[in-house]
Order: sequence, then structure tokens, then C-alpha cells
Amino acid sequence: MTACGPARRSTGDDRPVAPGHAPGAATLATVRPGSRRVRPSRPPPTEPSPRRWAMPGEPVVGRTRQIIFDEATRLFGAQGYAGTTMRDIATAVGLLPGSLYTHIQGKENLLLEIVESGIDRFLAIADGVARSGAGPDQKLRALIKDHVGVVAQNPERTLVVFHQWRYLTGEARERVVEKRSRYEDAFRKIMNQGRRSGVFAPGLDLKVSVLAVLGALNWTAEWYRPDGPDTVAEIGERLADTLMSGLLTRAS
Amino acid sequence: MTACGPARRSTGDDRPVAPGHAPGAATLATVRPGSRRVRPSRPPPTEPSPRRWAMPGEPVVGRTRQIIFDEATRLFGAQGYAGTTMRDIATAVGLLPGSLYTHIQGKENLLLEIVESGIDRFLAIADGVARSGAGPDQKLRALIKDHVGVVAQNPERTLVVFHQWRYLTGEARERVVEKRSRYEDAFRKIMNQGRRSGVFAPGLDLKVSVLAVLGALNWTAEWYRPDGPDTVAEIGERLADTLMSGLLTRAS
DNA sequence: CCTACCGATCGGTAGG
DNA sequence: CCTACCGATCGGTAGG
Repeated sequence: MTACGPARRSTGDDRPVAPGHAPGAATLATVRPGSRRVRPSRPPPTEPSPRRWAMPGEPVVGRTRQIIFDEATRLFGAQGYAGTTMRDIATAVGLLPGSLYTHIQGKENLLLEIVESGIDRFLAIADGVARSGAGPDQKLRALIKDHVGVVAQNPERTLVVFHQWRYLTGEARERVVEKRSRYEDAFRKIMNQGRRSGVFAPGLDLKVSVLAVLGALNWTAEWYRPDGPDTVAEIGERLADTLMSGLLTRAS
Repeated sequence: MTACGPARRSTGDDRPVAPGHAPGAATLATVRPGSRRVRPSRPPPTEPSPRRWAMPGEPVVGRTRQIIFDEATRLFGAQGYAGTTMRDIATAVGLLPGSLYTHIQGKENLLLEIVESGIDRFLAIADGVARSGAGPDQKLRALIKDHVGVVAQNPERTLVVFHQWRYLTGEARERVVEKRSRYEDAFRKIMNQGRRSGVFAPGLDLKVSVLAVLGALNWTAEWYRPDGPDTVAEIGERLADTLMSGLLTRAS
């Protein structure tokens, strides 16, 4: 249960890390109350662009926008959505608060994009597994392993996906809730298939079993450490062993 | 994954529910942004007390204090600590914001008392199970069932215990982290015992198995519904079955 | 991307 | 437990 050490961790996920933001800025241990940050050190001016700043409304899809998303993901994961201010994000990126709005529409929209793109990755692996011709037990094992793989790619994003979606409102929230339940259904279908085909225990309570597996999987985002001794594949394999074979010896 | 319906739910836990606060006030569906609440309807004056208000510094341990804790627990669970304002709590209780401070010391202290008293309940059942003379498998089953029982007593409090503790700072945080890891140890000890005595699979990865069980248990606070069709004992039993015997048929 | 700033809201207090 | 209020901070915008 050391889910929130102050160690700065890359957001992983095949993207460059934000340049020139203060290391260790706004980690959980130092946040709130009263630990107000100082003025962000301006990042070194990058190569001059034809126009020094985008016009309002112009679609901005550049490097900076990606950095903002990465830092917001990290901060929302560590401090929660409501516990993260736009000033926290600006400081982490190396901008002044108002400058964020050239790149993004607002705080809630930032959350929505993080949550939705995150959950889409989980839906993608569920789709892949469903399309494979494997049997239910192999499907479940594959889905567990793939899930751990997505968590390991970016644990903070996973925390945001599974906890911070509550701060969304209106139809954004509805869309996310729908996608979450679609992911849950993927597990339900596989386990129902396996129960009917006899590879899973016939007395198995579908509802409780699905939620037990999902609970174990969601929790991985809280304890997974990229610098741990075990590979992602090993962790997934062992998690699948525990959930599928159980703790008791087969004899008992 | 319907963990956040707008339905108002009693805080359970053998205490009277707050009188005279607006039903449905500040539920998740209506929170933020821009949904600012109106002035709280004053609760009907209770029987006159000898003194109409306590002096500052005087220890207040009365009814109102308990209602404040119950409402804060509910709100912290539903909206998160950072997403809940003292004004939210005051409105739910039926006071004006400043009046809360006759009963409590401050927001963070309120969180600490909720988290610590909550985690103490989990430690108490772990102690009880450890002292029982049962074998490791029976101990684990009992602990799983007791855990579900504590969750069912007050799901919101459990959500606060397992997620909102991150907002604590300083030694309060350290104390809570220590208690959390003590609870984790209780599971580790039982499962280690069971593995050595041969009742649990010898190839079992202790770390992953402990975290899988804890994950499944922590998740119950997100989906448990007091008005569901299954009794708490049944849910605990089925969760223990799933985790201990696994999903596969014993034959396979 | 910065300067400069807005109105709203925050946790909390003085004083009765 | 209320009235009245504080200084700090919030998300966000105008204009260049």
C-alpha cells in the first residue's frame, strides 16, 4: 500500500516526457494545504515558429498539447481531479495558467479526453480477445494479461479512468459510464460462456465473480511499480492463476 | 458499474439519519460545475438547551457532531475530499458554514477521524480472526466475510478509507498508511500460513495473491447495494468461493 | 504564450 | 449557532 510515493514517474506510453518542468512539482506528499508553488521557471524558448502564438479557436494539436495531457493525467491520478488546479498543471508543463487555454477547452474537457481515450484502450483489448478463436478459459487469461499490460503502460491514466470519471457531467458522463459497462460485459460474456461449456465451475455466481475479477484488476493500478522485479507478463500470469485456479490446492 | 446513482442512501451504521437536510442535496449527479446550492433550510429548533451555543474550545460531542461526521462521510465518499466543500457539508447538515467549527477542528481533521475510525473497524475484524483457533483456509474465509460485513455497514465510509486517505498530510497520513499496511499484513500472514501448511497452492505467489484478494474486497464498496437481493453473508460466501476455489472447475 | 485581470468560491475566524 | 467577513485561490478570459 505504497501507492503514492513522491517518486516522479514517467507517464510511459511511447511519448516524450515534458521538458523543463520542475522535477517533483506537485507530488502528493507536498500538496495542500498551504504548499503554494512559486512561479514556474519559463521553459527555454523552442525553435521560433512562423507565428508566435495560435489564434483562439484554431485547432492546436502540437507537442505542447500532448505534454499538457500527460501532466494532467499524472496529476489527476495522484491528486484527483478536484484536487488538481489548472495552475498545478500549468506549473508542471512550464506555462502560466492562462496559456493552457490556447491548447485545451477547459478542465472538464481535459478530463473527458483522458478518461475516454483511456477506456478505449481497455475496450480495444476486450474486442481483440473476443475476436480470437480461443476457448473461454484462454480468453479470460488473455484478457487478464492484456488488462495488466494496459495498466502497466500508464498506471496513472488507469487510476483516472477508474476513479475520476465521477467528476464528468452530462452526456460526457453517460458516454463513459456506457463504455465502462461495455467493458464489464466483455468479462461477463466470457465467464458465462465458460460456465455453460463446463470449463468454469457450474455453481459460479456470475455477478460476484465478474466483480471479483474486475476488482483485482482495477487494484493493480494502485500497486503496480514499473521498477518492480517482475515483468508485466509474469504479473498477469500470476494474477490469472490466482483468479482462475484459486488459492486452495487442487486436491482440497 | 453503476457505482454512483443519485439515490440517497442512509449512512447505515446504527445511527439516526440527519434531520431536516434537503433530500438529494449534493449528490454526484448534480455536483459541479455551476450547480451552486441555495441557502440551507434551517432545521426546526430542537429542545432548548441551557446555553444556546457552546463556547469556543469547549469539547462538543453531541448529536450535531455525529450528524456532521455522517454527512461528511457520505459526501467525501461520493464527491471525494477535494470535491467536497465545507459549505456542502453545512448544507447537508442544515447549518451555515461557520457553525461547523463549533463542532469540528477543520476539514482535514474531519477526514482523519473518518478514515482512522473506519480503518480501525477493519483492523478489529482482522484481530478477531487472527485470535480464532481456525485453520488458514477457515481464517481467510472468515476474514473475507467479515470484510464484506464492514463494507456493507457503511459503503461510503469504506470508499473514504480506501481512497481519500491520500489527502491526509504529515503524521496523520503516516499513521493511516501504517494501519493500512497492518491490515494487508493480516492477509499475508494467513495466506503464508496456508501455503506452508499445504492447504493453499504451493506455487502461489504471495504478493500477487494478497493484492488480488484485497482488490476484489476493496471493489465491493463500489458495487454493494444495501437494497440488492443478496444478503451480506451470501455475498461474502460467494466472494470467498471465487477467490479460494477459483473459476475453473476442480476437474480441469 | 504572456500580462493583467475577472467574479465566484474556498476554508476558516471574530464576536456575540 | 448566526452575522459578517477575511485573504487566498479558483477556472477562465481579453487582448495583444
